[in-house]
Amino acid sequence: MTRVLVVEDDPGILRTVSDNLKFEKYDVITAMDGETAYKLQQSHRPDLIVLDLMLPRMGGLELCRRLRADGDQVPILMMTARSEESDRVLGLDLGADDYVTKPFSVPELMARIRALLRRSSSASGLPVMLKFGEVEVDFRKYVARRRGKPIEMTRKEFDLLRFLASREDTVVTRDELLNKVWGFDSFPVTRTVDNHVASLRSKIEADAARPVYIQTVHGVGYKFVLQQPE
Amino acid sequence: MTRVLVVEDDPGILRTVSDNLKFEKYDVITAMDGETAYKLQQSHRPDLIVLDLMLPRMGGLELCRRLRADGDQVPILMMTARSEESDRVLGLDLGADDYVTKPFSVPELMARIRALLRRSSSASGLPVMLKFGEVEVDFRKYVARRRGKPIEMTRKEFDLLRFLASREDTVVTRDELLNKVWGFDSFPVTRTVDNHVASLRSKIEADAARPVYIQTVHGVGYKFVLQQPE
DNA sequence: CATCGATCTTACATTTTTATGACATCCCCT
DNA sequence: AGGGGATGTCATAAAAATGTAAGATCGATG
Repeated sequence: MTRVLVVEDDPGILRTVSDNLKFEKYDVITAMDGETAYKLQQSHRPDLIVLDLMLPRMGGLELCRRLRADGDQVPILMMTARSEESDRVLGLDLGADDYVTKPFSVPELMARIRALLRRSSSASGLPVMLKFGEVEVDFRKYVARRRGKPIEMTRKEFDLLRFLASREDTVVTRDELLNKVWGFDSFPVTRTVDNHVASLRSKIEADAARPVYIQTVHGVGYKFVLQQPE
Repeated sequence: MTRVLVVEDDPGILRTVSDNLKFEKYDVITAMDGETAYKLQQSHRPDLIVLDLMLPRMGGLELCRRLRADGDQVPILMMTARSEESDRVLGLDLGADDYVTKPFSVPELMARIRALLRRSSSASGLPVMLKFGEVEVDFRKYVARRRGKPIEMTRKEFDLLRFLASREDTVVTRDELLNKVWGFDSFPVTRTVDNHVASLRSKIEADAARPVYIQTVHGVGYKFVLQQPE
């Protein structure tokens, strides 16, 4: 079920939006200030955030900035008043994906939400299948093979590989990996990531000492590369 | 399209500046006095204001003060004559973001405008990508190339280059670099900066002994220059 | 409640990066 | 032109980050 986080301090609008979302069979969670929203985002990992820009505690723009700084790619739909035009522009720069202007029509809001979800699930979502070198991975069946021969991989290794692959070519920090792959409630040491990377490498790389697909970027993190630069 | 408001009472300079901005694909609007500028600001909401300090009707300083009093955060670039140094200082106090001294070079003006827009639009002001000469740097991938050939750069070098580039055309002191690139809690000797600059130069400059992009400003610090003055 | 596999932690080895100081060179001022 | 401070260059020591392996812990399962 698709989960949507609605962040809005006006109880009336909050009610309207969430009722309509529930009617459309979304799983709705709500927050009335930025701090709470940030925590809910970490703990419940919604598929989309509907965000009012004017909020107590932590403003919408700040929340937006913070999520993107974490490397969080969750689609964000801003709700702004007509007078907050400059905030809207700034919001888009800070990584929001779309906006509606208050007062908005409910059908319009729903249409935009559908559009954003469609965009995110296909374009920036996690891969379902992955091929590189002699290795082939199916993330739905949790099956991996090298030259047709099955590779024993653990759940965490699948998740880790999948997330790294979804960010192909860009460096991901250990902290971000802990957030995204491990989740909110368990906080292992960052060195744990290194160990999982090591064991993943031993399974998918031809030579684990000279990794080709999962590269270390010293001082920053790891990155998955498919296409080798000539 | 990025909109720039140019406020200048000298028709010659006004013409020069706006023509160059238009050539760079900015949407340009102009005013020749402070009153008009203030109204245009309200009605057209430009992304940046280029402001001459000496103006009829309402002076540049007064305009500056009034905008900030309105809570307007639009970036303001002042143009001042060399003799108006006290005004320049006052202008920065009143909320202007940067200045150029008349007579100024057009590339310098353009560089500062770019830098200001970048700083105001993206949260951190740090560039995500950089191209100069034969070198291309991607700060998300942590990859640098010269004519397509990878350059091995350390994290500090990436960070240093990135920060210098974010302040394009303006001199940055060693102390500021230590603060911003190294962090406020660790304090190596300022000479350490020189060493990192040197090694960065050896990697990105065609001739490290005659640096073009990272220039030394004797007795002050370093500055990154993208556009070479003709 | 014992067992097994997965996961996490810790410790140690190795690699890479960073900081420092000595010396050479340059620049600006007189 | 000469002197003093600032900067460039280089080698090396120190620190930090990463790789690796072994053991501890957790949790599901029979």
